[in-house]
Amino acid sequence: MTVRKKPAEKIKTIRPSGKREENFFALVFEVARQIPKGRVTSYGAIAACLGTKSSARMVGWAMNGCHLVKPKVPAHRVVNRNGMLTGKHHFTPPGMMEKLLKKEGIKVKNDQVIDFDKHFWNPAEELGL
DNA sequence: CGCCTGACGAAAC
DNA sequence: GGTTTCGCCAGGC
Repeated sequence: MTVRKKPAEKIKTIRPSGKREENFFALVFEVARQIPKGRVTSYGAIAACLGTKSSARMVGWAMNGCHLVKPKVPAHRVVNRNGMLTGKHHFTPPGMMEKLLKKEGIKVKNDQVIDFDKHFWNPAEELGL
């Protein structure tokens, strides 16, 4: 997919004065929760949606507290740009990530999502940004 | 206060 | 076209 829009303007509404408050985490979790079942997205996509596309690492790093958040965050639906389950080692059982994905209809082979582009869920697009 | 690390991504080789 | 390096930004030590 291609970068068609620049959510920077919308982000400005969410992030007044470009302040990097911990709200960034909340936003990441918020977007991650919006991922529909049977769909997957990438850290970079979420980052781009938030406006910090250059900091995809921050998104992934933010997921470190995904299990600490009250509403469950489907972190298993978030993979890297390559469609690889790089964060599976961070799950309670390492293999639970692909297990959940498979249960939702996502085919996973060797820690990699099959037809990643087909199951890809663009936050910026689906959220109306 | 400075250096290292990290669930990524894109450019360079 | 696969592998390696650099860049990003925030947190931990």
